[in-house]
Amino acid sequence: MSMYVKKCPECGGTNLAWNKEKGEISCRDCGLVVEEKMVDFDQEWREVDSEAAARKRRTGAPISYTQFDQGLGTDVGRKADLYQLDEAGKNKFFRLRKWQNRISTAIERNLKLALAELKRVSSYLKLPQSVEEEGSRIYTLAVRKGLVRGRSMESVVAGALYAACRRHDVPRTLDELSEASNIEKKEIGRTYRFITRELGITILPSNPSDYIARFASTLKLGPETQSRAVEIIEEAQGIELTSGRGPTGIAAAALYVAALMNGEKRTQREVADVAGVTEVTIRNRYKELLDELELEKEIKKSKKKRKE
DNA sequence: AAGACGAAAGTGGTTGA
DNA sequence: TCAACAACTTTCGTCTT
Repeated sequence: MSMYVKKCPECGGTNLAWNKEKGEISCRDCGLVVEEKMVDFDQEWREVDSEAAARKRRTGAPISYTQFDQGLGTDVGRKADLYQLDEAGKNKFFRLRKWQNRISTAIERNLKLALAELKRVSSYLKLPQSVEEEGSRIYTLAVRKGLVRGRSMESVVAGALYAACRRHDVPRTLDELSEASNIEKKEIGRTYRFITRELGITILPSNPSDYIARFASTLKLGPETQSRAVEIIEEAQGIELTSGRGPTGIAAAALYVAALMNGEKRTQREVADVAGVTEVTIRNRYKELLDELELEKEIKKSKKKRKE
């Protein structure tokens, strides 16, 4: 595709692997996901920063962003109206045409604005081109079907992007979308469900493994831990430990266990923050994993190993 | 002192009558 | 349409390292 990286920014190696399914480029030398690595640098401070901000926000007055008003501003509309008035006036034909023009230009204008917003959010999240295009497509369909009425343009954009991510197996959490678009998580979920239902887009529940590379990379966990985590998830799926559970929680727990076993321990809180779940959820999944899979021995083994 | 653990109560979404 | 239900969160006290 159009975007691809030649050198790994981490180790400078050129041994890069392009995983089409996941839309990721990973480096075979250092094991890190190159594209995601770049995301991390951006996101790391942003997430910390915005999480702190989000916490403040919960107790204080919401910070208002001018963007909202900009999106709904009407000053652009006048020009078009004036132009139309000059030439109209004479007969009904022109009136009709004017009316029609207005609608189509309204849609066009909305699209232009919305797609710009979509692009902004998408680049903030460093999403692959293919996902951005899919998002645009979904949004365009939604506008044509008049699904934006009664909803803010931004929330539909966020919903469309969220759906696009899921379809391409490059899932982002609702929290991440929420942070990038300044739309409430609830709202995004709502519009996401609404537009996918209305447009008849079917989306399979996302696979926990799809989150591993990204989470692991922002936690700076090595490739062995990553693949161990994926193995754990697969084992868990084999005995139906995963159905009905939130995929991010499972991914987080698997990663937590894998890190323990590889002597790269991270606290539950660290993992929880990255995955956008609580420690409690990690504990619950973690406990289930320990109960059903035979992981205790391995953990103890690696503990012993560490002491030496 | 920080992390891990688990109980209890609350939230929002899904499901089935 | 509403009530029961499961998953997850929040909060908080206690145990462990």
